[in-house]
Amino acid sequence: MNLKQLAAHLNLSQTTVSRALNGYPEVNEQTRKRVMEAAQALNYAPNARAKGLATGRAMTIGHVIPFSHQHQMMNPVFGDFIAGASDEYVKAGYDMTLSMTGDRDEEENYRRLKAKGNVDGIIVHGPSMRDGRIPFLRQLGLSFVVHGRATELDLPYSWVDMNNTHAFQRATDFLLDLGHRRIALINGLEFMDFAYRRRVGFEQALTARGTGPDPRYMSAGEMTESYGFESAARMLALPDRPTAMITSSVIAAIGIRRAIHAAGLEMGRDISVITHDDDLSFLRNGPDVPIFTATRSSVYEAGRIAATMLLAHIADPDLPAQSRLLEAQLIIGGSTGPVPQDTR
Amino acid sequence: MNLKQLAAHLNLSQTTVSRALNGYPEVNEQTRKRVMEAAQALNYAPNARAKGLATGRAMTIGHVIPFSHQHQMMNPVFGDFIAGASDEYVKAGYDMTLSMTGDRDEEENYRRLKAKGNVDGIIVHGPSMRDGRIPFLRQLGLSFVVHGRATELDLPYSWVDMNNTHAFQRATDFLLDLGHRRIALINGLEFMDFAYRRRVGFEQALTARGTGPDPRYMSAGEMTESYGFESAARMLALPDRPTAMITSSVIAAIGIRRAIHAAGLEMGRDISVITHDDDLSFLRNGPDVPIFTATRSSVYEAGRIAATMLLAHIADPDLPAQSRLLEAQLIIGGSTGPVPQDTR
DNA sequence: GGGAGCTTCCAAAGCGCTTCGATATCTTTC
DNA sequence: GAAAGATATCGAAGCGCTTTGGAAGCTCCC
Repeated sequence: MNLKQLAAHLNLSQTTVSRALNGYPEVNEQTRKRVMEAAQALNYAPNARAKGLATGRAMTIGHVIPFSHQHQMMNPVFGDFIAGASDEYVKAGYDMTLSMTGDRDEEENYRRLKAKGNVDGIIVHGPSMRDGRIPFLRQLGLSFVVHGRATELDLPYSWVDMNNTHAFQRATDFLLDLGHRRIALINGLEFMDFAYRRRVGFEQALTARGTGPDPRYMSAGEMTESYGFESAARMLALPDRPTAMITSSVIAAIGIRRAIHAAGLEMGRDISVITHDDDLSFLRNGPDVPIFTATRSSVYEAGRIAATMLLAHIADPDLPAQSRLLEAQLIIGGSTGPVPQDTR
Repeated sequence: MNLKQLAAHLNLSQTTVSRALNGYPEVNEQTRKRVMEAAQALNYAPNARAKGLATGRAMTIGHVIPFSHQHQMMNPVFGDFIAGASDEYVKAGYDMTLSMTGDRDEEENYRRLKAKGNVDGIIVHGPSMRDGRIPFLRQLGLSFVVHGRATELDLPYSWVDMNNTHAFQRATDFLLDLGHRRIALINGLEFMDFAYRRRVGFEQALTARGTGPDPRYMSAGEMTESYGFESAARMLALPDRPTAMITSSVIAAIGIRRAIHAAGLEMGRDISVITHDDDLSFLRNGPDVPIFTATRSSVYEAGRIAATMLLAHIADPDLPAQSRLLEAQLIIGGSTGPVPQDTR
């Protein structure tokens, strides 16, 4: 069923039917109603490609997600982000396409995406500190919003990010207030912007109290359970082991918890742990009482905000770059406590 | 840059340029080369919408993923599945679109997808035992492949699934061989086909040894960490607590591990645990030595297979329904051991 | 009663591509 | 050397939609 057939069926011209369906004013309300009903009954939906060709708008948003084939690693945050974004797309009548991109030929990927014309805008995931995609996309003239930021770039562009620095500063301060002095940071890969910023927040808090960060208590790696375990195990084996640890994801925190148990210690009593919690749907930090004390910021929500921002930019390309900095909550769970007396 | 401009630039007709680019034989190799180079240099890529309109093929595959807004739950398996599928799509020049669908208006969603014509086929995720989508899609005449199966449906359709029944049967047998008799099943929601089949495998193994399944040792729910924790904690509090537990996901297994520790017991010694492991990239079951004894089947691989199958179906719609049953490996990790003497 | 001003509808062009059918040029064959 | 075949190219139609620029039919008012 296409427009032509529908029009013939209704004894109307394609023009009128099209206008009726798209809400143009110059069509009699009664005919519009008739058209709408017929469309419904005959199960008509305009062909998206034809529509796109005619209007020049694809009505779809692209998500380009970096998938390292080297590490075969898919960021678990991604699913929830997309779920949030999707909610907004659906409301606005947009579709969503995904493309995984290897570490190579990133730019080519974006260029083709634009040339093929099947997206009106894209969301950039997982920016590094000096992410080459951002200047490239600006120059390409494709609307985009970054989930995260690129610290070293001084260009206007739109982004949605959580305040990583502040969150980790607060987390560190919280531990310092509890009397901890030997605080470890088990961070993500630090060429990733979010991880870099978290380290900065961590270091600032320590420095402000006259405690320099100790490299033995710091590690950076891909946020897996075993990474958390190994980093923590190594640090716990030190003669002056840390009394508290901060980490970047719940998954790593779970590994840390395992290492703490394996060392015969108890989390929250012997060793305090704070994690960042992206509030992932399949990895809730406890049902009501949180397991881990955490800095929490919903990545689902970030997805919604980024989508809304991008749609606004597409609607009005002259809009100046927007940004939104989300503050993480510091929620207290069972994984933190005062520094144990004997190790003070 | 469009075809017309490119053709003008080359002093050729659109026809010839189009044919050169699409590998038709009736064009001089020298001109083809010239065209290819110009396209490369001028950064030309055919407009996907126009191409789709002309050919009637969208060159994109749709993934419809059920997102329960009620539970706000996104299946973590999804990311890796898609990464696998995407690998195949890229090779074949296909794009991928995602649509999340609420619990309502599923059918409407598929119908529109078809009517709008922006997919050539779809992958159906998370089938329930009597999934209404399957007969509906068949009748709709849209190519599709199901990730999983619908036990109660007796229709030909294409699917890729792992042998859930057999995997859980083997896992149960393995525990029985170790002397365990009180074995618990901490399963997913059992209207989901995979969970139902796993229960069947579990029960079959028990029955074969003359041990009927005990409802006190069985639970079904959404596979979260806290669900694993609570189910396990409840069972461990029983006067005759289970000596072993089988569960459907690593995330739940982590919760079970926590419950075991909380009860002052040790996993692998006091309580054995086997989990199913989807081999998710961000949730590896230990780097080399697996933490959990597990039935393992890569969902990334399932994605690749499903994609290949769907592409074959699209290429030749007359192909009969295909299917592929993947056997899970049973890998031995540190979470299982012989039944403790005192509880035998 | 006849333009002015609305309202309501339509014909046709155009979006960027593929592809059918035709044409022009060059070889081959008897 | 003309017919036949092979090779390389082109013109134009058509995919299903939107949208511009009318046009037809009304009402209205002097």
